[in-house]
Amino acid sequence: MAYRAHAEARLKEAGFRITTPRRRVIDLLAEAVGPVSAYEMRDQLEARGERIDIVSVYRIIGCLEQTGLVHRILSTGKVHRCVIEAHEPCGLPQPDHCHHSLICRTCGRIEEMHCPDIGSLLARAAATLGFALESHRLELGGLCKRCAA
Amino acid sequence: MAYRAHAEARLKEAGFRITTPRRRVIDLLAEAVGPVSAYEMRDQLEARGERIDIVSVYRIIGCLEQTGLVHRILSTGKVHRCVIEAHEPCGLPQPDHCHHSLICRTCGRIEEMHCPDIGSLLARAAATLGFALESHRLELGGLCKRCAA
DNA sequence: ATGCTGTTGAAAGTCTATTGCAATAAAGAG
DNA sequence: CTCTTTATTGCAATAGACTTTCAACAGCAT
Ligand SMILES: [Mn+2]
Ligand SMILES: [Mn+2]
Ligand SMILES: [Zn+2]
Ligand SMILES: [Zn+2]
Repeated sequence: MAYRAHAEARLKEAGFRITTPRRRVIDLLAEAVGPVSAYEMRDQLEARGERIDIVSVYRIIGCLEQTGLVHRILSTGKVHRCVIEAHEPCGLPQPDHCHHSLICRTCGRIEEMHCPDIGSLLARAAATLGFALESHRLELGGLCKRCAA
Repeated sequence: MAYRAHAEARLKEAGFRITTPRRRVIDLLAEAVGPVSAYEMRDQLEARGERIDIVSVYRIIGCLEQTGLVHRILSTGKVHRCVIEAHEPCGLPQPDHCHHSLICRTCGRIEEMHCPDIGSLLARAAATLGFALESHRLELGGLCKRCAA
């Protein structure tokens, strides 16, 4: 697993220990197709026979988020449910993180959109109100390629 | 109150009754400087001596949201807390609702940004992935005018 | 191998939001 | 204006997501 090595290196740098539960969560996120909630992570791990407590999942999520290895997005629907997703750097100028999620209203699938232009456009728009932009979170609703057909 | 008249008219159109609790919530939102959470609404109303149950607040929020009179945004911080805000139409082409919130990381104040260009830009960006955009939610973090000085 | 200290798991506790149901009151009819 | 219908409210109980506390455990540096 290339991602696991990468993640472990960054965790070490940040002073975190490499533990079995952390490795399990990391592996799970690396294999996952889309964002996963804390409880989904626990259930999927337990289904594999890898015991983990929900509390630990939350703490590990926090640690991975601190380290910049994952970030959270809001899941489908208006319900306030937190999901997680493996992070791949976006290459924007300064905003520390960029979160561009396309959420299909039919199939519920979530895909990340790569769109560097938006960062600077938003920064300019915010600047006209005297607001110094540092981060942005963007969630788009609509129909995905498959469901639109 | 101009806003109350407007709100009552739209509620009637939608087949809702005009009740005392609804009037109270509407007035509160009209006077509020920024977004307010359900519990904040209840507490502020009770502080005025206007008794209301938290369940009713939630239901009224839902009804106002249906009618298009208010919309919800994610409050300060990563904590999943739901706040509400009076809605002013954004004039974008099609996306049913546009939510552009600037959240100051220091003072916590939230202001809405009016930025029609972003709607079409996002629609084009999403289209390159075959995604048909219908709605967007945008939350910007940084420093507001006063805190940046 | 040993010890220090970060980390885990289990239980209990918060906080937000929802559901069921009886009592209440808004709106239309007469 | 009074009656009748039915949406709406309030209360209590419940659900769901996440946190706190603390004892037991396990990395990892020496
Ligand atoms: Mn990202
Ligand atoms: Mn809006
Ligand atoms: Zn789809
Ligand atoms: Zn500020």
